[in-house]
Amino acid sequence: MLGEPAAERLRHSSRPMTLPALANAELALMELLWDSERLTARELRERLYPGSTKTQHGTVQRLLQRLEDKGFVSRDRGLPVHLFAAEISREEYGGSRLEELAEKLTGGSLAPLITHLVEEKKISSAEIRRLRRVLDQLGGKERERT
Amino acid sequence: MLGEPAAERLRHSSRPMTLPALANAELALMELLWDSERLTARELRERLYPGSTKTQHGTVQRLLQRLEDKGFVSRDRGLPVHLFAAEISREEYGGSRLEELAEKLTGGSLAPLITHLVEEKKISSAEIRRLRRVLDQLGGKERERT
DNA sequence: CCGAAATCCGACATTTTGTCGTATTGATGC
DNA sequence: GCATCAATACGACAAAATGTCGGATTTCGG
Repeated sequence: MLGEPAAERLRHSSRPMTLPALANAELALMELLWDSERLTARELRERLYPGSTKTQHGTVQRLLQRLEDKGFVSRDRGLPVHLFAAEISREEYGGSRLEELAEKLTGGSLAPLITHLVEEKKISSAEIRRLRRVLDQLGGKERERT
Repeated sequence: MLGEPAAERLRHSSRPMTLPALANAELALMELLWDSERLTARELRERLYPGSTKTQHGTVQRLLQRLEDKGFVSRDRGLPVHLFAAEISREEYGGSRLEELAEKLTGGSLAPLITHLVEEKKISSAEIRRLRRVLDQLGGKERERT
């Protein structure tokens, strides 16, 4: 009944468009796929619902379908029993999440957040070394001036 | 009707317990508070809903109350018109989000995700330099061996 | 005591998730 | 060809989280 609800205007969306966030059950499925390369719905069900009755077959199928719609999972329809595989890697997903976070909060830069974590000692020195190594090896090609 | 739904078992929760994720409208409020130090509900309403009618006053109050419950906002009840201020800083919130992400996805380390972003050129060289500087200055106290 | 403006808070509409259950499809053995 | 069994497709629903209203209540200045 008026112009533009607040939630909308806030949607920092657009641009390269990052991957959508996944909910718990969806992430649980992805976790399994990330570990196993490719699995059948049955295998997924057994891992996801240990003492499973047949009813959760549908649940798993549903989740898989939604993940497929979102582009996170691909299925091989070659056989009657489909084989599912992760289409988006753990790093792609996490990286995307990282980008969106930086985008929304700090103008796209992770530096302010990392700085905070280091200052608050939320990052171990081992992790700091690991990060520095990553930056040196991969991003260090261009000379640092000054 | 059976043991443990999947969504539950998946909850990687626990440990230091990070801050909860905020939704769009809530984040919009925080954004304003992060920029202005302290504001009245009226000021917030005017900024959040430009051509606002009186009805959204309630909306803003509601959002503020929920944020207060979550510990993100504090209110000064001294005056009849309360003054609201962010209790959690932008960096705290973002850092927490970062931690939870790493926790859930990569055993607590951001390195794999940063690596991916660098490899995919999702991080500019300027940002890389910025990050390296952050790590060198703050976390570089201990000698790197080898 | 009145009126204006704020706060408090129940209620709803929507959206997103997680879960079921049923209908349909397909291959297989006989 | 057909019964059978498992898998897939998908509508439906309950629950939870969000965003938004509105009205009841409180408070302050006259």
